[in-house]
Amino acid sequence: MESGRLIFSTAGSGAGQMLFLDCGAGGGAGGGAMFHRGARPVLGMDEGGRGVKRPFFTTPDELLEEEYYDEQLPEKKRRLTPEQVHLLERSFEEENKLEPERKTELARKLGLQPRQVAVWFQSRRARWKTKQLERDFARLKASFDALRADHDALLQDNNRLHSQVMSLTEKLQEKEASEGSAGAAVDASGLPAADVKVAVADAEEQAPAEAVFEVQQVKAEDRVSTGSGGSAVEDADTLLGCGRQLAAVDSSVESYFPGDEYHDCVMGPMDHAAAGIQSEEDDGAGSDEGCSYYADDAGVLFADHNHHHHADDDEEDGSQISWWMWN
DNA sequence: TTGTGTTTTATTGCCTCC
DNA sequence: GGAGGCAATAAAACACAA
Repeated sequence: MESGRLIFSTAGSGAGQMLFLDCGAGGGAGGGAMFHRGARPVLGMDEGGRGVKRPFFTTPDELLEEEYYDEQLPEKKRRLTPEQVHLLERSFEEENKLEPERKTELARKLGLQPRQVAVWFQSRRARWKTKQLERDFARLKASFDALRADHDALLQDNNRLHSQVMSLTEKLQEKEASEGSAGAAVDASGLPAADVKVAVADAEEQAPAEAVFEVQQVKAEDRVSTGSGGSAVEDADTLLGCGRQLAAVDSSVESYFPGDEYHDCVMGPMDHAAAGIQSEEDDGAGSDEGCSYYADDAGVLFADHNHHHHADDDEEDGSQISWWMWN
């Protein structure tokens, strides 16, 4: 299709700028009139399509040579040469934002329009962001998986302790039934029951729940295995203590994983193709069903949920990853 | 060769900052 | 209000399998 083509010369910043209005094919946002915000060039295209490389505009002067355009009428967008991309990449590594001076300088070096350099940086930032999001997702998923494994182990432990309590309770009841209420108020350790209670109370104050539970568990086991008599009151106290500790374990577990709520956050494999994710390397936002996350300017990732917050400094690339568990 | 998926370049509209 | 950034989108260029 023959395109009606208007060529404007503008007095834009930096290099002399040409503006093409390709009024022919295409439409919508991407195709058709290829100009934007003032000066916007459309570059010469290699007619042969892939493989045939033609040099870009090398100097601003060339841009203004009418012969140049007669020779290679710009119609479509064309890719940058590997050399141009290489230089742009190096520049991007130094700083991913583009100040006007640097843009002009790069454009001059590469024989591109400053706008092209800006566009390239923009899309490069987008790719970097996508890649970073992928990495953040992978780290979050790893953290989540590890935490879930911990949770499962805790639950197993919890179940095991429950079984022990049940078993001990049964044995205690049997014992009480056989001995009646004549048992002496002396613990298996040989200490008076009152002393044992004080010791357990002290331990509760000072020791972690699991340690306290172990003390109580050992005492209960001692009593059963040695067959020494303890009063029903003491045993009940001890079991009560066990129960409290179990409750504590329960509640701590629940505070991490209330029911199955964490399943709201679907952290399965991401369909990158469907999500339009490309393979590259930020600062971005993303969301999943029921679990959205986003990053602030410092690269800290947030989950949009009620959360426990943990922050990990990532020494590998310096980015900081934070993750949450849902309450 | 052709159909299809991916990547790259470019446009548009909106937003923020100065 | 202008400049610049970003998300969404279009379309060309490219890659690759059938």
